Amino acid sequence: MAWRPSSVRAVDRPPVRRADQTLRGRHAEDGPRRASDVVDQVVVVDRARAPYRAGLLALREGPILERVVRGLRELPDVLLVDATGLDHPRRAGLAIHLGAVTGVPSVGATHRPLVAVGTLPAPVRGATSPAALDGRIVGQWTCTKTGARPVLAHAGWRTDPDTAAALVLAVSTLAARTPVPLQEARRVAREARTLGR
DNA sequence: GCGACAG
DNA sequence: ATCTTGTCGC
Repeated sequence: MAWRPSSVRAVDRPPVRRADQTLRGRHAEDGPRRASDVVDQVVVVDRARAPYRAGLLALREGPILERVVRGLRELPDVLLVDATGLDHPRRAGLAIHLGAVTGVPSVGATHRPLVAVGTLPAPVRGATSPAALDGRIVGQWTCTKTGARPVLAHAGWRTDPDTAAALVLAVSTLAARTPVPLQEARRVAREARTLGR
């Protein structure tokens, strides 16, 4: 899904018919635009080529996600990925791969680190604390909702830990811990899977 | 050898 | 991710 600091949209959800399809939401007509509204949407239906293995997530989901990004009418300013960035054995998490391949800056957001280490900040919305790897800060634990466990915002392609934390916080609401774009992407993907059965 | 190990 | 279990709030 493509999100911009200012745009609006009601999203259409085309029916899924068979595997290996690229589906997209209809683009919105002009109208009042507000922050965090969906301006475009793409769903790629296909089967994963590789099994899940920690450290090799890009091998499993990278190719499909790349097709999703390339399916957008125009490239977004930044990609928010449910994956790590520099927090990886080879400093090459899926968020780094997707950004590098598409040329779009990226930020990662996960429940826990892959190899980085850091102490959790207080559970107060906006609070952050660094997660490091080899003495280098690769992400920021970020509390998006008071009382909830912080989310790890990862530096991705051409972004740094602070930018990652700022983005994750900016696209989160007082009501949910998970950043809105990821909630929405999951909802749409889950619906596509259901309709496909 | 066994558990860990983004999703 | 998905599943199961436990806890909290409406």
